[in-house]
Amino acid sequence: MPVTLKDIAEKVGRSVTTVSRALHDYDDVSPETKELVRRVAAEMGFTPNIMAQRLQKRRTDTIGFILPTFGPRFSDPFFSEFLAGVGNTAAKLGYDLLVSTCPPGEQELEFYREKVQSYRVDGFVIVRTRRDDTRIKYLSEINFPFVAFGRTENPAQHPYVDEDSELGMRLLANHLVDLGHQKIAFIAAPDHLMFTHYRLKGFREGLLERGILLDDSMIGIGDLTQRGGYAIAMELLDRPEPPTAIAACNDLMALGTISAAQEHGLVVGQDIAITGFDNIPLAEHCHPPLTTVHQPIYQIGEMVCEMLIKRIRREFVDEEQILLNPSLVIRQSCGGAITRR
Amino acid sequence: MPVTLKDIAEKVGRSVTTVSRALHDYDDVSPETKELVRRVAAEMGFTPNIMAQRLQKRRTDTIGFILPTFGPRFSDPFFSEFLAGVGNTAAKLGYDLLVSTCPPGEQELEFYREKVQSYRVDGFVIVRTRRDDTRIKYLSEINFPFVAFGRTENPAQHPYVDEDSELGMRLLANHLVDLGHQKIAFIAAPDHLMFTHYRLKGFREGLLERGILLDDSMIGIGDLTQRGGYAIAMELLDRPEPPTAIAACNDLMALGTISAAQEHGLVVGQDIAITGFDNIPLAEHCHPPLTTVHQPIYQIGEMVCEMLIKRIRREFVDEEQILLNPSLVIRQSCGGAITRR
DNA sequence: TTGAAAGCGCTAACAA
DNA sequence: TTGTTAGCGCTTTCAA
Repeated sequence: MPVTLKDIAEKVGRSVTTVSRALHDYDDVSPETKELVRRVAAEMGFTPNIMAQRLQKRRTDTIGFILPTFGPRFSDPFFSEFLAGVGNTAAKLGYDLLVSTCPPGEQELEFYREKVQSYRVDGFVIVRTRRDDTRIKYLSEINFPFVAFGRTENPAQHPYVDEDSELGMRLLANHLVDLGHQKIAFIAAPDHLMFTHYRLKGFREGLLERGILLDDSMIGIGDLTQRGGYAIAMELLDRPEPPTAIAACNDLMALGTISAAQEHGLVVGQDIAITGFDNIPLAEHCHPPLTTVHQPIYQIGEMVCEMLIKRIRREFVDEEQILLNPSLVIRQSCGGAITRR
Repeated sequence: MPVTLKDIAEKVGRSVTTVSRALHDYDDVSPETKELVRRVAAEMGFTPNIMAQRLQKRRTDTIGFILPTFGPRFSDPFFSEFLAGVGNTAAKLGYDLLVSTCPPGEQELEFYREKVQSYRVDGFVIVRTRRDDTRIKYLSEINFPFVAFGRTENPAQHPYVDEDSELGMRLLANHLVDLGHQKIAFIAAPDHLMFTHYRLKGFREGLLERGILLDDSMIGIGDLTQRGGYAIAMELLDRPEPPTAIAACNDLMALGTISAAQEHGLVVGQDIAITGFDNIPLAEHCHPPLTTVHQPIYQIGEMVCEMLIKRIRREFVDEEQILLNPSLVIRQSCGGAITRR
């Protein structure tokens, strides 16, 4: 039997209205009444009924986060870290976080639409943006608050936080060439994902800056998992002229690549250079430690969430499109300069 | 401007009640009216206001999941996989999933209490149970629905799904001794976590069954992260008489242990045996692949969620305490039989 | 400084 | 088969 405003009102002999106002510290309530109401409320263990508040206020104080998962064996550390950043910030600012999962595809938009129309959330966090992103298109059209981790190619501007991974990859490509590599492979992911697009682009440009043309046959398309990276790396290394360096467009695939190389009897960082992107915790502790590009995923989660809540509250947001500078993390997996094999 | 029942009612010239009933397919509404109401509702793009429904029904159709995180750099693959299992099942059964994060400690219970009292969720999913678990104690006391992944030592019975990791570890210990190991170390985690407790217990028993006493000085206490496993393994391997086998109580720490061993110039699976627990996706693809005990984390997520929703709905649950049988996954990290080093 | 009344959008008991 | 009425718990005019 939950305690309601009415219960308190009866107890203190005041109206529900007064109790409500006292609890909200309105200044047209006498100090004595306030004091009394508060004490009794505390004694009775009153907590406001959120649903009633929400119905009345017509907002939910909830933000939505729909994980674009594939398959059940889903365990990208990227997501948990990002989720923690978003979740903690949401809680700090008094918002609930509604999480669900939906594979990209037909029904995805239906998921969003349903949450919007039934007043389930006040805004969305979007991750893994795509070059042509229907989620963003839809939310922009209906003018529903959202902030994305990542950019898109949709013409309309939208708020986002992103890392300049094109630059990150360019630096990485430079670095590999500077170490003496010529036969270089790249493990990409489906090109419709914006971040892969940027990373491949940056990598290509980075090589070009050093006079090397990225051979299309040296580009594999992975699925961002370790297993995927492994499979592609195996194929690359089985070729008559295998690469001396493999850059994967995320850490997980780079880890798979390390396994593949080791299975080929190669000493990673010596016989072959391998790099990733993200700098997940694992990257530091694998063997050899992985050269990669750092992304402050937790902080990006915080920023995205904070920006979203500001938009929901129609507060001023000084920067709606934040592009972070990447930083290279050079570890042993790419070794020192190589002498031609 | 959202469409409400009232709007539809006006349009079709019926009362709000009738519209509501038509939409819910009550059988005291004429087929014609039903047909009409439904068509108009669809045309107008009606979606019921969830908050109103929830206020009226006095339930939230939402389940809560509070991640017991430590620190920002939180990326245990365990959680994302479990989350996916819970999330998908919840969605399938028409429930929202409210996720938040809170480090174990003082304020944790406050978190739960607040969500309970303000009617935010209908039930909780609990993970990482502790020997003496205040969350479970609290929820049991107030008789609030929850299902735990893991058991506790609290005297009161509660519903859970768990894997018999004591048995799993016993089998693993047997296996290691059968391979010829004598100097065996164990990397545990804080003993107040129920699962570590079971795993250490099982390991100890498993050795004993083969006539080996687990030396207390050979037990390290880690923090379940890769980095933690690494640090402890380094210390173990630096000793004058290092172990020939190290069992970690989860995969992440085992991965750290592999790194440590490799840094000591040991060939894992040959010079030293290393085992984990969980069988996270990474375990299969590290180098060498990790011997471990499988836990069907995604499926456990599904089961826990399903059981919870049944309890919330007061449906019959045939088994309230499910203990799954573990299965050993033998891979290369523990090698074949060793000859004494 | 306080209270009465209305209403957020929906469901349900009861009456017609 | 349909409508009237009441109410979920809260906030917010407006009047006293």
